[in-house]
Amino acid sequence: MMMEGSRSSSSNSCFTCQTRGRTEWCVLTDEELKLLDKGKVSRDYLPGEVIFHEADACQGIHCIESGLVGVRKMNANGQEILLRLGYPGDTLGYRSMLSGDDHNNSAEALEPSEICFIDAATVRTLLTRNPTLGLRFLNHAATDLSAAEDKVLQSTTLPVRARFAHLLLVLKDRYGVVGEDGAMVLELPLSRQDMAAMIGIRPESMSRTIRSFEDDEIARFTGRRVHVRNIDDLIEELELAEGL
Amino acid sequence: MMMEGSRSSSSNSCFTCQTRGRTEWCVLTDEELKLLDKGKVSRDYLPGEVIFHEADACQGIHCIESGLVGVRKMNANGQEILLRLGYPGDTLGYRSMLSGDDHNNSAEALEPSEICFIDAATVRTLLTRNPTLGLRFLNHAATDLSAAEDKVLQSTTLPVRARFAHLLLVLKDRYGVVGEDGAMVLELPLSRQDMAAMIGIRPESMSRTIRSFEDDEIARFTGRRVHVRNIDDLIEELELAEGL
DNA sequence: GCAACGCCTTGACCATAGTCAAGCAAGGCC
DNA sequence: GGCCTTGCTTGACTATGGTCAAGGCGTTGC
Repeated sequence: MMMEGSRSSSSNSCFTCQTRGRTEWCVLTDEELKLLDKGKVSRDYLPGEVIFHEADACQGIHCIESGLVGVRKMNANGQEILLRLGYPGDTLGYRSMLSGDDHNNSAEALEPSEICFIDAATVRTLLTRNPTLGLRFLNHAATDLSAAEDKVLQSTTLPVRARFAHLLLVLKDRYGVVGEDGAMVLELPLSRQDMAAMIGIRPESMSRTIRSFEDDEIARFTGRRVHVRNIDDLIEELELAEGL
Repeated sequence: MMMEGSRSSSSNSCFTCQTRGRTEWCVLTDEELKLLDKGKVSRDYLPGEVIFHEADACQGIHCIESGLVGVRKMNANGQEILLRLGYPGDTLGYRSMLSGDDHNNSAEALEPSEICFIDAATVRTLLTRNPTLGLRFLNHAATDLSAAEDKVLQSTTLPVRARFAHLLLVLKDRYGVVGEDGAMVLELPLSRQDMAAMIGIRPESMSRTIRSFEDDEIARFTGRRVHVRNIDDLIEELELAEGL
């Protein structure tokens, strides 16, 4: 319904792509890169726009050039979790593509994003041409798998406060500014609902958890800005729950 | 009942390995197979024996020839979950091996098992020699990843009864005998504790869940044998929780 | 034989987080 | 301006599942 997008694919080439160094594609030769460049289509997405839906047939993979993407998964009930955030250089949908399944999660732009689509045929050609590419994807999958298994453990063993503390600590690396005294300011790109979905709870519980952090003077939340009095409090919250 | 073990590695060759067709290794050429055969060491494990621990350095990968293996993960608190079961033909520890990390879960024989160890150097050699092997692992990783993400969703959105019903439905494929009338008998290889760990609950809750299934006449549990009155009840239990 | 251990079960209790319902604030639209 | 919608918060209530403590039962070992 919008079409702010449609900057043509010729305007940004894989050769000049800023994020390529961070992607799987960095192992390609010039010739292979030409193939990739020809096969890809770039497109702009506005916040809230969906890149692909769960159960859609997987036609290829997506590569984030700029912006922020949320990878979601929902059950039949309509309950949703936010599995992970996708940043420039990240690849989306490679899992389904590689195992030949339909998409089993959905991707949605959380910020204005520029995303390349590379069709399945091109990916397959490149994979057979350049074996190193497969190993890069293998690495990626291994990392994602490890993260997913951690998440399973966390969500079954840790209480909500600890999971939230952990989330803030993870987001710190990307969005946090830490001061000398251990204080931190976070400028988050996430709504409360999305934070809730990231730790697998409902919005009401998120609200209450935030409030309990404020009551305990661990942090102050104003809009999407978070002031953490002292990072150690978050770490302590985690370790407490882990029984240390 | 023990020390059947220590059959030497020469006695069973990769060439005659019954399970090879089901493994990643089925794509190897004869010459590569010879390499694998020379590099591997086979060993027998008794129930309870640990194949590798979490945080151990990953020296290579393991391949299950026979038996049953549980892949576990625990948090600092000592709480444990059983991530998945490993069957003949399955590969263990490939994730850590491929991303160069230490093991981030542990593997333990649940039944007497025969397991081959293939050292990292051999794996790497084979991976560079035969690119298809990498793609096979990639596929494996993609499958595991999908399963792990499902598990995250389930453990945060489904109540215990539904998770247990789901577990029984999964175990049905391997251990169940289903009759004409929809009744089913399962002969499980798992203790109550392990079933509890598979759905991320404590043993007490497992006990109570079992009892509630018996009270509702969904199933009868005697030791490790389960009689399910009608499979549809399990499916219904699941769908009910998913809001259908 | 008996003691010790591991596994499972049960009871009583409680805390955590989900549900339902209502209300508020901010932004978009006519 | 008024009217929606959407996102967030709050309250009251409930249910689910965790915790703690005790006891049963079967196996193993001395």
